[in-house]
Amino acid sequence: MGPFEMDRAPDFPETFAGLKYDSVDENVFHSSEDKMSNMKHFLMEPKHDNIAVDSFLGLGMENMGIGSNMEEFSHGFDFSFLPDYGGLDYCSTQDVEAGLELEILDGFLDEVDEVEDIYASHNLSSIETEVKKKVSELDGDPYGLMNFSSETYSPRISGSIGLSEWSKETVPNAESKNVSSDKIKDSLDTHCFYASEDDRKPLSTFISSWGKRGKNRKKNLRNTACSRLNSSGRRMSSVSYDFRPRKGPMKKYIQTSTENTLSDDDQLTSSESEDDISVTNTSKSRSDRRKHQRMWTVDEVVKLVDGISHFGVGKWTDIKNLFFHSASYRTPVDIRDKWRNLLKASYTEKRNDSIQAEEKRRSGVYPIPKDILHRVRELASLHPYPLSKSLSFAHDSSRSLSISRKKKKKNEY
DNA sequence: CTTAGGG
DNA sequence: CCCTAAG
Repeated sequence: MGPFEMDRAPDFPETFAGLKYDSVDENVFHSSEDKMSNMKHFLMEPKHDNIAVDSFLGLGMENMGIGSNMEEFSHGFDFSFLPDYGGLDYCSTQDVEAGLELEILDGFLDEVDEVEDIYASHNLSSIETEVKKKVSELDGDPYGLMNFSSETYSPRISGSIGLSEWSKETVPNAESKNVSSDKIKDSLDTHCFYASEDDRKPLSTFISSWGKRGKNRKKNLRNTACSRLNSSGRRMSSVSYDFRPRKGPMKKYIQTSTENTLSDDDQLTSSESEDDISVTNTSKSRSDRRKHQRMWTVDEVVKLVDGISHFGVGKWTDIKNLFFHSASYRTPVDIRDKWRNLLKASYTEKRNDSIQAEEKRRSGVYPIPKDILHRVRELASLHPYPLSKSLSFAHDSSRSLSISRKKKKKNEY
């Protein structure tokens, strides 16, 4: 855990407690208690009012003397966590209380994987401003996500709601500010519950995530970076994971502290960097640059289906913005590709069951729930998709050979 | 930049 | 998931 002074981690609660928090509600900080539980309690406190949250989110930050203690504050965090997205996602999928919490939570969790986020956590001042920005962003959510609820996510709405009603719900309104305050608090609670579940994921993870959010959302598409890399040729293997555009702090950090980069790299980028490095060392021509493949969770598939049912096929940017707003790694193209695969899957499943079941058993990938596949098929018939041309023959048995070949090529991205 | 298609 | 072409 070298570079970030793990030994200092235990100091964190004291450090934080040492800050002036006069403006913060008293019962938020149970002054006694031990170490992290103190902090967790602060965030998990179910009864705390919005003042506490606002203070924490930076609205009261300037009163906390953060400026002078900033360095110590950030160093108190434990950066040794690994972006265990799968586990977290599992948790999030279990809690489908409301679509909002899911969305927000997703946002927090997704960007845990963003390496730059970790480095961002070194700069609390920027976080402070960014968090403020984030709060305002939430308040003024252009899509009214705070009020969003689809029939899939909201158990309260048992029946299917019409599109008109749905869009009405998503339209920003005057109450959105009030709602968002509560929602932020709720998401805080929810999120911190997960944080407490796994000690490897310290608060810095989420705090830094907040700081990053809303900065360069749509610009995060890798198109330009990829083409630039093509022209430039190759990259150093030591920074092989840096094929994606990074923020300033990242680059700077690599250059300055070389000795720490290695151990840090292992911790922060986990399988992603590991994969890239191993590949680069051997044959850099192979999958030189390939975004780390994230498995599509059933949750995401549901979101995709919802998005298509609401926007229609082809509006992938809209779908991305609304349903995958928090998932920075799902580009509109990714979403479209997934839909393509879903279509294929829906038809292939309809065609044959035994072969498919076997294949799934072998791949060990959880199958897409049948109801989802049904929805996919419905949408497919509803919205014509060019690919349906090549899928149409899925009904005849004459071209079964070609189909099986395609099935083999199919990857569950 | 966003989509559609093919790799 | 990547890459490219076309609008």
